[in-house]
Amino acid sequence: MRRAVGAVAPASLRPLPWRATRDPWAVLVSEVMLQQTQARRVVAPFVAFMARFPTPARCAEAPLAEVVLAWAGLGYNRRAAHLHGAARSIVADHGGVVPDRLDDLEALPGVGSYTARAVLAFAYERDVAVVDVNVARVLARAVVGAPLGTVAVQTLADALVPDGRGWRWNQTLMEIGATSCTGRAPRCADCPLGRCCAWAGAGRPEPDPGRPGRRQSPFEGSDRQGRGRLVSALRRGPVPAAALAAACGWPQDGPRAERMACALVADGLARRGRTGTLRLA
DNA sequence: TTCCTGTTTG
DNA sequence: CAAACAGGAA
Repeated sequence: MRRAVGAVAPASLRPLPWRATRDPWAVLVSEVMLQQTQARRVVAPFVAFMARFPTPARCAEAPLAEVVLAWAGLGYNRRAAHLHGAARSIVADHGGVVPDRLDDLEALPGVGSYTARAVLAFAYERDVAVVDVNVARVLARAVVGAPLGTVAVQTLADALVPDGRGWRWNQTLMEIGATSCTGRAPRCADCPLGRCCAWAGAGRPEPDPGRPGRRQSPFEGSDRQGRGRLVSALRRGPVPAAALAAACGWPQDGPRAERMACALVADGLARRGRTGTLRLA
């Protein structure tokens, strides 16, 4: 079932196994794996996974445990479960064929905008833009010289895909983002874009448009920071009720610390003693 | 918007 | 070693 169209990867692209196939199932599997791990680490598990589950049907008929087993070394086992669910949906709802429409793909568990477009571009060779954070960064630096919102990036990226050469275009953009145009410490000297890049051409002025403007979530003072501190304290031993606020790092905010304690209990991570002392469950 | 989660990195 | 990362889900 696997076709080997274009089995030889173009010279400027690293010869990764998923670049030597247009089998949509193989592409889907590789993209889900690549969501969480760098290409180098994905190669071996990908080859083994495809040998064990060469089609959606073979994956769907296997128990989830087998799929998780084949996922060893990749982490994020929840995504293995999503892929298994996707395989079952492909068999149940699409005759065992990976769908080739954006909305059908996005309806599969674990498949969002990025992965859906990757399947369309890399398996079905459709001229859609595949936008991950790396591509967004390359476009922000090279084309615009300014940060771009999610919608603006997708619109721009779609407009740039050259007719009939979407596969190569998308692969190349992602390759540049992974090798030269990295998030931190971009290696402009080695970049094939050279002086075509708006940002490099302007002398790499600050702020770097490729650096995400919005931090992940302000960690300082967040619930997560307090929760982390509280769990750390609990690892060292039980925390009396009177010490909760200090343990969270909010000595002046007892109610907030109390909410964190309740959250930990609700999550099954901790339990309260008779006097309100909190300890690990 | 926020959370998830193993790996990478500064 | 804490924090950033990265798509997807809730």
